[in-house]
Amino acid sequence: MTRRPGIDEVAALAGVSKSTVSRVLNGAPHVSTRTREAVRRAVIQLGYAPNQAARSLAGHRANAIALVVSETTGRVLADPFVAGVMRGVHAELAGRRTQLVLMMSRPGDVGSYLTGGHVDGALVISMHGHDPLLSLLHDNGLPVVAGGRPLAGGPVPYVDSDNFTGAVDATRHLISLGCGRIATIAGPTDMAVGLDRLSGWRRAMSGRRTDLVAHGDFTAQGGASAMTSLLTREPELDAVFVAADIMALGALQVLNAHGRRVPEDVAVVGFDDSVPAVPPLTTVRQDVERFGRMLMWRLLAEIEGEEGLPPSVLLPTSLVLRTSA
Amino acid sequence: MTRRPGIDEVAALAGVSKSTVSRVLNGAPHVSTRTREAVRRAVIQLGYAPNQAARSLAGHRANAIALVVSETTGRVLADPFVAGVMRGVHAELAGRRTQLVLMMSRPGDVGSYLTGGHVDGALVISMHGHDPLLSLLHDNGLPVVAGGRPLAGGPVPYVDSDNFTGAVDATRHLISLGCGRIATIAGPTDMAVGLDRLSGWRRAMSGRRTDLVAHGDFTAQGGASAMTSLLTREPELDAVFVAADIMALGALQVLNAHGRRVPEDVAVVGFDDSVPAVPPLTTVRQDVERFGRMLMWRLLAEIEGEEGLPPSVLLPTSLVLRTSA
DNA sequence: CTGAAAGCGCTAACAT
DNA sequence: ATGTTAGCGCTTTCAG
Repeated sequence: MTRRPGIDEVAALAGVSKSTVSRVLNGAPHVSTRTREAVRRAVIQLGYAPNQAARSLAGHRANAIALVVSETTGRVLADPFVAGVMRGVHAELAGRRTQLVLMMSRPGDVGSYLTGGHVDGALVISMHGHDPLLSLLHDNGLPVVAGGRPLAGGPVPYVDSDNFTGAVDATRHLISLGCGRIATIAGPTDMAVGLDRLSGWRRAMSGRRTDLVAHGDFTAQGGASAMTSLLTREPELDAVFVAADIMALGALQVLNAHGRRVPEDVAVVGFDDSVPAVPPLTTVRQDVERFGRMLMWRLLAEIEGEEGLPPSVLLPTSLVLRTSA
Repeated sequence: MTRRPGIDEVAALAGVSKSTVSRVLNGAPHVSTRTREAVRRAVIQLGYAPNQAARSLAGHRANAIALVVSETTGRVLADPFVAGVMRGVHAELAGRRTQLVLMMSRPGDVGSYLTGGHVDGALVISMHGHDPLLSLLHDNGLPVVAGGRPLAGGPVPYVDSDNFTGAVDATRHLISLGCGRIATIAGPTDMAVGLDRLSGWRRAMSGRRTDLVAHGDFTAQGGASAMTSLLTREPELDAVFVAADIMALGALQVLNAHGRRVPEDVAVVGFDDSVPAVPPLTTVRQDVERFGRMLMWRLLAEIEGEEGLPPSVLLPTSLVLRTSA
């Protein structure tokens, strides 16, 4: 492999100074079309690719954006969500000379790196509880957007699915089916996504019996335990709104083991549209890829200092009717 | 936010030159304990964090490693695999000042970036077919390790699960159960993981009927189609080895729809241990996190120029007995 | 519209 | 064991 060409070689070949090459590369104005073309040709001919480290150093920009996924989240929250968001985030970045740096944070350790000027902004995905990372970053002036409403509130803009409305729709569907004893397997109480879906269920259930609530941790295992507990408390229940498909899988196993047929004996609605199941799940779909694109779009706008941006964005969900309810 | 301190400030505070600070930071030898301590204190007091761009530029090291996931793979291959591998990769990197840069490659576009000196090495996950990326990187002298055996062969070291043996074990289990008509839903023929699991099935089936093969694309949908085709060709089949749990989910749906009970009428064994199902799947487990750690370990060894490294590593799998077979 | 020159913050010889 | 001196390859004033 031959040494890679530097900007000087390009300049020489194009017969201009390296300043001009730099201008062309960065799309600066005030460059004649002739020179621009000459430089472009030279770049191609030499297969020149600028050195990012040098660019960052000289340009005071990192040309990198961090995607922070809390370590627990990586394990707990349905992986399809994170994977889909990543795809969207990436798609939105396409064409830019910006790297996506992935970080899995144990609480506390990534803060100094991020505020240390190594990235131009950060996307922080679905934090638990009152993680101080968001405010830390924000207070240090780093552009940040949260994926999922931060429980603690605060000034950080966020993108989220409309979990509340999705849950309302799901529950109303159960009601419209004529179900009388509708339970819910909710998510953890330290995540907004868990609380919002529970609130939606409560809203739709107003005027009805709302004590049939069990919490799971967004794992199949958790869904199974919750279902068992629900069945013990109310053997006659005839419907369950499960706040995540992955938990619904566990619930389905338990219902099956207890001889309940789905949907004949118990109707089940999930959330996420992330897993195939037997029977196929009626569920609330969220477009995770779009979620990711929106997230990145919002962050780029933030970084570029656009004015009048909405503090947050709520993405619509839709009910997908299948067999389970 | 106040301007972040540079190495000069640290040097001044510690009463030494910046070279010495650099030495301490990089763990170079020939530094007295006294100075080392003084520098450490100064670093902490100032909250100093070195500028990566400058380090890379001066040190001719990128301090970054790329994790390349082909775009199709991101969508098609069971996400739990990629997510788990990422966790492992990350865990192995913990403590190093090295960033993980995530890239989703459309065939062809990441090559120049990677060979352009922006990363010190690359991990390339589960390529389809004869993707030229691996050899491109390798030929350019970039340390590379493949996650999953590259179909095309070649000199690039790789880490993989022992898919062949896993499939043999799974199939032998089916045979030991007394099943007589054992089919398989294999993976795509353009991925080693698909071929290896199929070979394992064939090996275990030697002397038996081996025409009951249908291919799926590692999606539930694909598994469902394959199962349908199998059932049409041989309504009497009494066992299926499915080369991926996610496809098994689809197969289960179809078996269910056709009135076949699992495991009473048809025994099913999956691969990956990645999804909860009804009934719970007997499956071949691979430790994906370990896979990721091994991958990164191997790449770091490669980068550091260690001698006598094995060209490839095969990680063991284990059969997990549950209800489906 | 273009060129010259001065760094960006660090590492790595080379001295001492 | 530590300090001095050059750059690393760009971007960016500032001239022209």
